[in-house]
Amino acid sequence: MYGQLKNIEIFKSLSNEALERLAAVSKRVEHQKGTILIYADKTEPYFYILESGIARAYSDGESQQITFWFGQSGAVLFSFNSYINNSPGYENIELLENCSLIQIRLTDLFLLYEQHLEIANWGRKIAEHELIATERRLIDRAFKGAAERYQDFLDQSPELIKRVALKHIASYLGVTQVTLSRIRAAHK
Amino acid sequence: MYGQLKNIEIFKSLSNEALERLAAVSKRVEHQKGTILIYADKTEPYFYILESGIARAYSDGESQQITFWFGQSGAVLFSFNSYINNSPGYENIELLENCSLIQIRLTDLFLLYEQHLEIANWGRKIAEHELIATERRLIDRAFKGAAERYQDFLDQSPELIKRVALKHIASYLGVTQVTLSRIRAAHK
DNA sequence: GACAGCATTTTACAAATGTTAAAAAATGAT
DNA sequence: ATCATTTTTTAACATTTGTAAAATGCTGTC
Repeated sequence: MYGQLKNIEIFKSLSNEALERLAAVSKRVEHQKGTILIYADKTEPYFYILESGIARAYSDGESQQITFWFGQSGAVLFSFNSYINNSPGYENIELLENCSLIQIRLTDLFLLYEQHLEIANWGRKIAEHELIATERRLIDRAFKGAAERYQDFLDQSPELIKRVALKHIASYLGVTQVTLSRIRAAHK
Repeated sequence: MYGQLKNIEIFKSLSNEALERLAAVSKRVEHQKGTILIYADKTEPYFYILESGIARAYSDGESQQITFWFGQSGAVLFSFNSYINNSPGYENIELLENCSLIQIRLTDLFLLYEQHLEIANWGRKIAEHELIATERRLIDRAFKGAAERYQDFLDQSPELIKRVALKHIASYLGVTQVTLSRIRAAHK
């Protein structure tokens, strides 16, 4: 595993020694498009890093399904509530393409956090990185209209537009699919 | 300082030894109501923990000011971008009452993260805690109407309703003050 | 290539929220 | 207490977005 982790962006800041410790508890897994990797109502025992493919996190409402996260190659992928509170959460994670993932058991990861300073700080930075991205989105919702959020999405994630169904992008942007269609129509 | 930190919730999980290391770089400061503790366009060199009083974080837009965070006693208070990326951010933090705060210089805190396993994991948990709260809010925006978000706020932060201007709560909930007034009127 | 099953767009109408301005209520200072 | 200032509510109207349903477009399979 060591040689494989080395090439993944998120591991690049780590020393060889830390990387070896992580490699020892990592396993590569492959799953098909359409797989629900994580279920909202179960405590998920694994932490994943996406090597290839794309995924989305969503919550089920009464009538709709809301996508609130997309992950591409290099993304970390875990159930927030399982990871942080060791309890079931509110997110499902679905693979939108065939995916290759690095899988680490949470109990192994937590043990490393308690043993290894460098890995503990690596884990801290993962949480901080997700935090700032999430806060950024919350603020954008307040300051930017739906059309501008769509344009930003186009600029920042051109890959995703091609590969993800628009209905998922609509809910990610916080509008209905009808509104997104209107925005796209006005755009041309 | 050691004896003072001991009584603050966020420090309670720490060993005496870790607490002493933190106490050695902590300082208590007091500031008056109305003080802007953190400015959006400056890299903020300190990290704070609120001992008493309340504060809000807000961003300035062209015509409005959007409050996106409230902190009460026990809250950690820092500029996300300064803390995480060492660069100016988008948040101002204003004290809404006279406040007593624990102040720690970021350079001191980062040094402890690199030296002390327990403190590094403590920092990780701080980020994770903020992360899950922020994600929760983003999802609530999608699934709940403004009236329900107001009711949740009443239930979860009854203190804040009494002590914070409604215009700030309106923008925190993602509506205009007019809409919040309508919700409150319908409520009775 | 025709068909079935989805995804996307369009249309018409409804509901929610925003905008502006004025009135009422609350707050603070003298 | 009174006055000035600020906050909150109310009103009227405009705009945005949502809902439901039909029309169109796309994809994969036989």
